[in-house]
Amino acid sequence: MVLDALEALEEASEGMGAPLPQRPPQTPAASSREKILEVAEALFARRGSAGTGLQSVAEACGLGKSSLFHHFDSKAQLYYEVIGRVFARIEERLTSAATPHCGPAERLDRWIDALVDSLAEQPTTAPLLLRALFEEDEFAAANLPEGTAAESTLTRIIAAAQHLLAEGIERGEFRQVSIPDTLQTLIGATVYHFASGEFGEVLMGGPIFSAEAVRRRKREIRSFVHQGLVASPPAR
Amino acid sequence: MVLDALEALEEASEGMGAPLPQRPPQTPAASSREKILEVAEALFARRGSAGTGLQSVAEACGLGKSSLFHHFDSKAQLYYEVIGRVFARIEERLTSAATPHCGPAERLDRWIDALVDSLAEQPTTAPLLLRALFEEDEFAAANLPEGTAAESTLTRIIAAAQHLLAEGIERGEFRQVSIPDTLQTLIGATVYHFASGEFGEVLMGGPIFSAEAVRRRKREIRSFVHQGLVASPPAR
DNA sequence: GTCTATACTACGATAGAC
DNA sequence: GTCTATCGTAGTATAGAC
Repeated sequence: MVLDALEALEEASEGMGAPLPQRPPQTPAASSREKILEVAEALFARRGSAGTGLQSVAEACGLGKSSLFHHFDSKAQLYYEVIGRVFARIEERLTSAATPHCGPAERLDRWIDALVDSLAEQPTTAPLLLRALFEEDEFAAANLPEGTAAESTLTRIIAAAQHLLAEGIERGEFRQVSIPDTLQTLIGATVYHFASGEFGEVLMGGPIFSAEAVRRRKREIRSFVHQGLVASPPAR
Repeated sequence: MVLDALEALEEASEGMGAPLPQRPPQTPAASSREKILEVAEALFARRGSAGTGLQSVAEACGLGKSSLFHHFDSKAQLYYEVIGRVFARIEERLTSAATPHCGPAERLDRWIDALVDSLAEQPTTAPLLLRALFEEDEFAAANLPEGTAAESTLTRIIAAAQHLLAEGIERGEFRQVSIPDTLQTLIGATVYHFASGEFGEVLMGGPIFSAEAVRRRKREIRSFVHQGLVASPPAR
């Protein structure tokens, strides 16, 4: 609904109409199983799990509904396999961009860059992550091995970020902020932004996933982390 | 799913078990119509619109499914009426807390406080707002008068915030940030946080909606806006 | 590995009695 | 204003032919 809501706001949005250069998720889908996962990821990201029927998944794959059950036991398993892939992709980016030899402030910059890159890489990532974070479990995650796998990946990601913040505070490079509050703020600044979809594009007055928009987002978050918004910080 | 994911992280969370002092949304529901709206708001916030069946709404009201259609033409209309109420509540808080005589920096502080208050007032507000922002329209909003009403309320809220940021930059009280990026960051820091539900509570190590947690959240966002995270800002 | 056919449940919505 | 009954569709899932 928010589409139209904000279109009233943007009058000077020349760059808006430009089509997003959104390539398919690298490979052209080898096996049927891969194809299903890709299609389901796209649909789950858009409509959510409850809003996506397996029929629509099957149709988008050029398959019959029943064929899905040859590759996945249930909708819940398919869902958690999709989520698990997403979390793994994020973790891979974050760990491969880690720079243990640097100080906390620089490591945080790298962490934000890597997180933004992982969210910007595919437009499905942020919506799926956001949904997984704030939605109630429609299925009980612990009952499926795919669910617990995704959970533990997320746990590692969060724990590493908390550790980074704690170290920065301890060393005096960061202010003495509340670690969980700060983490929530960083998640909001990154995940929400790239999940905001059409609302975000209208608000931004242009594409969210273009290379330029991603660069600007990194820059803005970084400056916000380093200096806040207000120009003259009061005496600390 | 995220419940269990993070329970592995929090060992020192003594305040966690405390039951939230969550009062019902002030009045004890006069008419049936009001009751339906309240119940639907709670369920839509938890499971989303697609994930909530009208049967569950009716059951929670002590009504039969068909009775809902005496008060609302369709599920879509009920949904947008719920959303419209939520948006109106937020706008009311924001406008009644506006202080036109103050400068942009102080007005922004008040705006953040009012937004946080409106999100903390009822735990349903932030999830519903977040869903409305980032989810695709399951129904076309423009086709229903309730949809367009909600849209225009949101448009006014966003436009006012953009104007506030623009004025702050113009007067030199804010740095020369990207207005839409900053707005997205502020939305993420507020709306996402209070929508993060059980994940947020586990991450925070305690309740999100307690008076103390809300105070801390305001303080943290304010300090982030004023000073960022990093202790010694580099020369500007 | 994909298909047709089918089972069963839930969905949104309508009609009409009370 | 609420109910029962019903419609038509779509939901997840299974069985078995090809």
